[in-house]
Amino acid sequence: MSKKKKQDPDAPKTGKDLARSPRGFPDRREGLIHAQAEMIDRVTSVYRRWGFEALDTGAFEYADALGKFLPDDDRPNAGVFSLQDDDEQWISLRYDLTAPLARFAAENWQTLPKPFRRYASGPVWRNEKPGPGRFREFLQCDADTVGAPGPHADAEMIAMAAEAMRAAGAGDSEFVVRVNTRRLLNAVLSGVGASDAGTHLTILRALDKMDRLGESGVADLLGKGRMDDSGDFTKGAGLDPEQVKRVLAFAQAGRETRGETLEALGQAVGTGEEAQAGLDELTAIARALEAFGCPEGDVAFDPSVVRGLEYYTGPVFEAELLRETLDEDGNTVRIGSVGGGGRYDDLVARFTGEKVPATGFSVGISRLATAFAISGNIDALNGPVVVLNLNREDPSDALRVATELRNAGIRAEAYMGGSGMRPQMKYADRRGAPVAVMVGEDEIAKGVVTIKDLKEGAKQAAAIKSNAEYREARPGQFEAPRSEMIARVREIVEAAE
RNA sequence: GCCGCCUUAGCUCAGUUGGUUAGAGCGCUGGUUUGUGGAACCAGAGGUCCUCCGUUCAAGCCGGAGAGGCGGUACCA
Repeated sequence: MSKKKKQDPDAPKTGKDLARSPRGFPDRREGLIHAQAEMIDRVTSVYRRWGFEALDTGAFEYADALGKFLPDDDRPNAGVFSLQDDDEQWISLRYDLTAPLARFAAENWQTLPKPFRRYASGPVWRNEKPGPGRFREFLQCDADTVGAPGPHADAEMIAMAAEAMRAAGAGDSEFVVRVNTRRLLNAVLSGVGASDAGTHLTILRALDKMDRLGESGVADLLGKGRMDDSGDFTKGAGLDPEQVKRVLAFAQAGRETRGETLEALGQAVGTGEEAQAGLDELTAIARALEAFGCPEGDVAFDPSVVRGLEYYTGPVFEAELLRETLDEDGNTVRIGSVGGGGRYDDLVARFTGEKVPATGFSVGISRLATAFAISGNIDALNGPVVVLNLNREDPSDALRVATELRNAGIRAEAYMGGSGMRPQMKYADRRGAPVAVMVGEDEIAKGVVTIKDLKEGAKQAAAIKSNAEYREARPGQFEAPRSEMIARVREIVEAAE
């Protein structure tokens, strides 16, 4: 057979293609996949227990259904991934699960039970610069209630968010759900006499950075502006020192307990109509959280929480992982917010014209899983039992043994490579196999199998000093009659789990 | 998007004033032993020195442009 190269005019002219994935689209392997699936499972079971029903929508939506991005200019892919369908209409990959829900609710409003309560999980896509724990394709797990106007519906989301965080694996004082309301933020904005929308945005964005930049950084952003470490300058809101002080006093009104924070906020925010509405809203949420039995430590009122700027209309909340995460070099990695939500009363109205109050919460599964992976909280999984193939002319014995194990419900494979015994043991080791099973001529003649407990073997090997001795010792290894193989292997596999 | 730093083997890095065939350690693959995972011994594979253009008799090294990576910042519906 002669190797004939196909002439492909589109192929690169020289050598190999680069084996690489686009940034922000990481490969996910066994450990992470399993951890994420488990996390989704736990979070959705919380949502189900609170009475939410499942809904899946497709990856693509019409671009205009997703909101303000109408990709009619030169950059149709700013923020979202968009492409033109056969019929020339622009479609976009969903960037969250809320906008598709709003579309679905509007489309099916007549027939839905109202309020409509659904959960959803799946990948979403954002065309942004990735960072640690930040991807261009990532998993979210949401719950929303559409058609519920009262603050107790928001409180339900908040309490459920805390429960979801716990279910996902965050323990006591390893996370906090921070809660605020847009009404108080609006009250502060009008309190300092900021009138134009641009200044509003700048002030809100500055507040949002409270936890990261601290008081002085935020003060700079509220005033003249701030110079960052790289020498880049961010223009400030241009407030005078007195106004800056007022805004900061509000932003720092957070206290130990929700009750104390409410009091401090009452002082900081003044007596306007909007301020009172905001305080009433938080007070109602506090009362409902009480009724839900939500632990004081899980949920805090924090006036510096802002969240995204467009569609939230009332309470906003954010789940933050407090546990310190260190990367392999020992540097602190800032994962930040791992979930968020709020009230969005105008989102469905975009389709129906009718105002439909809605509130929801989203857990960032990818981010949470990244945080857990970085801090070493994802356990290595056990691999399959590996049956070594010791007879290269005829692998039948190995195949038969593997089949026997599988039929007994044990995850097992026969070695399929072409290498000798040593590489086969290395393979079993690398697969994380709890057990290697050997059936060679000797064993067949004696009617036995040799079983090696790889975890036990590794343990014993640690005490062995010389290579020769190691080879002699065959740690963790024993013979068993063929008839007892399944029982003995199962014993070890179960102990390893 | 803006600012800064970086780019030689899978990884961590050497590479002299520009001068034969670009190296090491670790890792990987295998063999020694068609029967043993590590830290023994032996061997092997693996490089468009990020790319292109320029300077030069000669470029991993010098100049320019671009790409990619990392960090910060902005944005995050």
